Amino acid sequence: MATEVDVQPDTHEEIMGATYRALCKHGYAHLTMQDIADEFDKSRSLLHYHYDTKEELLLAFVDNIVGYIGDRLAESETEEPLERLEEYVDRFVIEPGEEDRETFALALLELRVQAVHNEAFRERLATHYETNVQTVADIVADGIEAGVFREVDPDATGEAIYTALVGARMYQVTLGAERASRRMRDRLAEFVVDDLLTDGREPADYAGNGPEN
Amino acid sequence: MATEVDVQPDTHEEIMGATYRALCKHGYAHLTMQDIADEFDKSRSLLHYHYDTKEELLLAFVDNIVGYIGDRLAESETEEPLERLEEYVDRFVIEPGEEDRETFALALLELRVQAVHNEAFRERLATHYETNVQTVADIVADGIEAGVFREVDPDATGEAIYTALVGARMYQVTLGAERASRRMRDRLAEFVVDDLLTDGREPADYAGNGPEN
Amino acid sequence: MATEVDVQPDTHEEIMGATYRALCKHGYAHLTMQDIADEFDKSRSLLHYHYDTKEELLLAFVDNIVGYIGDRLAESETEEPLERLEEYVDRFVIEPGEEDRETFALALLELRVQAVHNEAFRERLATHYETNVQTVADIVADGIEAGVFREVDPDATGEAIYTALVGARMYQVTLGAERASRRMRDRLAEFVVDDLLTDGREPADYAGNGPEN
Amino acid sequence: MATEVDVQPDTHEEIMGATYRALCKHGYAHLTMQDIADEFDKSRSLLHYHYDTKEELLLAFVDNIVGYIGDRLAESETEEPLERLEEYVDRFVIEPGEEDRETFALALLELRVQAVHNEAFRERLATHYETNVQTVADIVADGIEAGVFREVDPDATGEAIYTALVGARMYQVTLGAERASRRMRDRLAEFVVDDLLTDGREPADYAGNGPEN
DNA sequence: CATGAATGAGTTTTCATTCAT
DNA sequence: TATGAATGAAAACTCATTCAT
Repeated sequence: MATEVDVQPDTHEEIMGATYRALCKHGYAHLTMQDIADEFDKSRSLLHYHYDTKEELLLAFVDNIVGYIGDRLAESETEEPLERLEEYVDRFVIEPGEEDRETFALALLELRVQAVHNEAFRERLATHYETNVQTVADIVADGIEAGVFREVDPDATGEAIYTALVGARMYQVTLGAERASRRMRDRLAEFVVDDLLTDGREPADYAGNGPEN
Repeated sequence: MATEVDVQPDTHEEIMGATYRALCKHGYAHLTMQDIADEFDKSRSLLHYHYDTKEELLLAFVDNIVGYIGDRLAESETEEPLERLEEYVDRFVIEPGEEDRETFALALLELRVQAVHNEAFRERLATHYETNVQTVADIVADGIEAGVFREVDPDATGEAIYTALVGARMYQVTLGAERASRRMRDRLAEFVVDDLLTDGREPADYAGNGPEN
Repeated sequence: MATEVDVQPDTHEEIMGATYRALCKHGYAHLTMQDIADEFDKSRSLLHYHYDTKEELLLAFVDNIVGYIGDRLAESETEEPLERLEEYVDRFVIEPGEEDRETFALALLELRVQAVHNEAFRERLATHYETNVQTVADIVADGIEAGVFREVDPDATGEAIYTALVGARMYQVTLGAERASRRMRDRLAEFVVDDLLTDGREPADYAGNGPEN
Repeated sequence: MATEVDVQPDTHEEIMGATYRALCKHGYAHLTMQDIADEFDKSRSLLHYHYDTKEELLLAFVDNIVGYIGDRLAESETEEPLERLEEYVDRFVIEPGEEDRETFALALLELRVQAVHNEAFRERLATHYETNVQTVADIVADGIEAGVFREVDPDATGEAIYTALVGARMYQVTLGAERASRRMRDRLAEFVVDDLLTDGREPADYAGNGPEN
């Protein structure tokens, strides 16, 4: 009966947090309502009071996590295309010791794989993917318009940058390929960013920290 | 009692095939022994006769799938670094309609995500990852040595090429991003291969079909 | 704490109405407090405020429904035994389209079956049964005394008439035996009423509508 | 997966027996799979091995009980219409102390009430009802043809006899109306059988015992 | 009075695994 | 090998009831 919108913000957030922790701890395949309840300070029944089924709860969780990232995507400290591109790419880097960010990336990855078998998940995550691609594409398009970047296909380039980053990060979080995300950042700088620059302008030195895409 | 080595080759292969089909159909998270038995022409009990536990069966399956790909990785029709690189990259492209290859890529992806929570999976898939990275790195190194490619870090470049391809393919198979793998191939040609070439030598026109990495 | 006598008449009636609708819609076996609350314009908690337990609420409902019928049983427009008997029998007939009356008969039937497993229900419904049997028995006794009916056992005859009617009605409401109650009315006229009449007096033509026994 | 036909006769019968005992003990409304398992010498899981759902098990039970009665309906020791009618009616009588037969009648009654809310039950029980009505109607028709009974509507008369008996028996088993079924037998003899007989032939003295309808 | 939140016991169902044959 | 039967633990989900407000 109760749907996510009826849930009190606090309780809703608490459940989302518990779900997040349980998902990271047990993995999607072995995640049970009990696991979530164990991370929650209320009873298991209450989860069913707020969400009729496990599926519904997890769907709310996908909405939550996708929304969380989306909110941070737009944030930027500069208008400069090159800087914005570097900032975007940099946010994907997960350094050793940043376990929370690695965990977050993993949760998202687990959901993405489930999306294959879950239409509702797929719909939401496809939007998330498109938003990311578009974000990079917009930066590239802006750069071209500003004469900073050479003329490339902004959409195709944006997609390549985004999926390459996700691919590297996947190896880092699933197989423990240490610093793979940072190495991809460097490779993008070497092969893509450098190539995009029409003149000899030097890429800035940077170190960022932002949303986990 | 019985361990995988005791399994008759034929039965073993049949079970591996059934596991593959069941995994693709139901997804790792919802995969049951019954699902596997349903794709097998024998009973569920027989699965337990051959493999003591579900975990053991799935582990044998990871070995099987990783071995299958490994066997094909070495195959190549040429010695030429540029051609070998193009051939490698090209093997990742999954065109619309190649459902079997998409399905295979998905199965591998599901296992990769499980690897986070399963040490034995992780070990085997990490080797698979390293083999792939090394394969590309070797091609790049050969190219540098042959003077065809400019001097780059072969390992870092190999890893970037491989993970970028996997990242693009992931979006194609999970979220239905049509032709994402082909677009990544083209972006790699545009940004990486082109950049690697020291002279104005033209990349060959190619269309390959190979192992699913 | 709160017992049925504390309940405000209006609220009590509203709850009884909601219980009735919920019972008819879901059946006793699947009836939940939530089902009743759904037919009520107030919350589920309020039901527990008025009735400590579900059992108590349903017991009040049995009282309510039995009392409702009892109130109507005495009503009659005539003193004439034959007419009163015909009127009584006629009130059991449920014609096609009289869904409300069919529904009511079903609710009563559901409660009667539960009575086997519930002493309190049984007590109340047994009284209801006895009242009905007595009502017919009185009519028959009056008829005998008035010389309109031949000498039969009033109690046994009253019980037979009543239970036969209920039996026929049961098939109509449970298995959809259309017009079974009317056919029973006609059979009672043919075999019983006609037989009771000492002389050749014709049974009146009638069509009634009254309480659901 | 498994359907009733696959179940080994013995196990099937054991489960049906356990279901019967549990149903009588707890009533349909409160019947749980655990209750059935408690009457079964095997585990609760086994019930689900044989019947996917509780609903399916109960449906098999309806089939079983209806089939059981049906098998006995045809049995008769005579060809004589009057005797067959008396025998049929007599089989409905449940004497004090015949608790098994009372229990059986109750089980059937419980299922009949559930039929309202369960299409599959309704279908099977409607057939059972029609078979019974037809059985009596055939006896009456035979009697008319043989000149033993006067000309009445065999179907309507058959239905009235059957539903009257069931109605009386319902009061006996639900409200403890002792000997109500026997009294109905006597009333049917007095009002119906006697009336049917064209000449002064005396109804035989009888006392039967047969299937519970 | 009235409600939404919360709970715990219980209910159906699932599923890996074992066992007798 | 091969299977159907059987089991126990755990899973999702239900629901009457209680409680704070």
